[in-house]
Amino acid sequence: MTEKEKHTEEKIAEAAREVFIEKGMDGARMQEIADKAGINKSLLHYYFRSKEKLFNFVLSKIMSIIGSRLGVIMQEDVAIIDKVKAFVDLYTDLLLKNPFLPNFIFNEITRNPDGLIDRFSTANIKPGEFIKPLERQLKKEGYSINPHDFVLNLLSMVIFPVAGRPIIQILLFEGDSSAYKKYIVSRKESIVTYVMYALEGYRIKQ
Amino acid sequence: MTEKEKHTEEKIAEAAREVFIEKGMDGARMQEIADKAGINKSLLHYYFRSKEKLFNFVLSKIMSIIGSRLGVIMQEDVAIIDKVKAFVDLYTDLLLKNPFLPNFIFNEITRNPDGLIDRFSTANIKPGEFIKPLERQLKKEGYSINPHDFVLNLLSMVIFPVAGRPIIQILLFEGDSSAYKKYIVSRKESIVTYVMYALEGYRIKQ
DNA sequence: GTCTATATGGCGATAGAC
DNA sequence: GTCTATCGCCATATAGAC
Repeated sequence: MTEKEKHTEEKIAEAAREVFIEKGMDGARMQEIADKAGINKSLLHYYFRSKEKLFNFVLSKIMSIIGSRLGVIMQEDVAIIDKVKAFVDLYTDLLLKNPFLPNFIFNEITRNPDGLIDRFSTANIKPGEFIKPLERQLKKEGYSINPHDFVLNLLSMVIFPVAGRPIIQILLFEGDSSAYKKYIVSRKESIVTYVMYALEGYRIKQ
Repeated sequence: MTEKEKHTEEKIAEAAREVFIEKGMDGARMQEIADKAGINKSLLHYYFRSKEKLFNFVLSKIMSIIGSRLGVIMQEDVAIIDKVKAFVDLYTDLLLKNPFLPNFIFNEITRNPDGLIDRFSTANIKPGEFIKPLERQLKKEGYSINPHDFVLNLLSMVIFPVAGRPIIQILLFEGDSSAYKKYIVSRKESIVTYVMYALEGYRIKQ
């Protein structure tokens, strides 16, 4: 029964995704994944030969989803500040729903960067391909900023405050969870404003 | 011999620091720490009763060092943009020397945030204490920006590009390590410029 | 395909000699 | 304080019945 296979495989993948993201490769336990998927531990090995293979499957899938979303936004034919706005909105929501995600990705990739290039190609992400169109657009709209700076500063301001939630929540909000969340949502606007103001400084005088 | 004790204890702490930062709590092996310290595995347990205690010792010490550096900068009596410059310089260098650091801190704290408040007090960091002076200074210099935004955006832009090195190095520099490093150093200036331009937008018109 | 039972290895921790 | 030897546990992985 291919139907049933598909069902079980998906349940495993979903459970594995949750556990791996929360606990990391080393911290995750096959038993916990099996429990969460409502199946037996040895079935994991039946579907995915080893923990490592299961992990790679999960990580590649996640990166693929994230990458494709980014691609869609960058290719739209709108002003740069509207791309910024779309990006901030989309990723803030994504990160609020998956607070462990950035840490997980960074962590696992940092500790095992060897397979990264393969992962990108598996996930259909072409490094460097989006930077040149961005550079053209910035120039066309009259901003002399280095596109690398532009991209990284934006990514940083969106991702970092969510990735570092526990620290930031205590350091800036005395541990108040709802105050933190409210603030992160408010950043959807304030980041766009901040970027807009910064861009003003880079405007080429005519 | 207290001299010898100190010596061994420090060797252990140093080795543990390196291994924990690189591998994380779960990934680290007591054997590897012992090897790196040039001693026997059971000596680890003689000095620090368990892996967990050793880990806590290491993490608290790291946070203490980082926190105190930040405190010094914030308290200096200079213009806000000069504080930004000092912060960017100091932490860029620190992070280039310890690229695994931010990931390590985020990761371990995210996965076990319970002891964080204790850790801050052990490390002599007083959450929230630096935000009010900063708010006053921003207002005094005529900038109407939310101090939380100001701090977080700065932290983000400094830390994120180093924390996410493997991804960024491939995504933006086609894996070229020296191009990446050169770029990170160049950010010492470009971040300050970016912040300065952004602040201009927040200047209260007189 | 799915289960139970078990093999296999590795790791943290301890005992005990020196 | 430092070592060798070893315990006991737990996690991944496999064998084999159904």
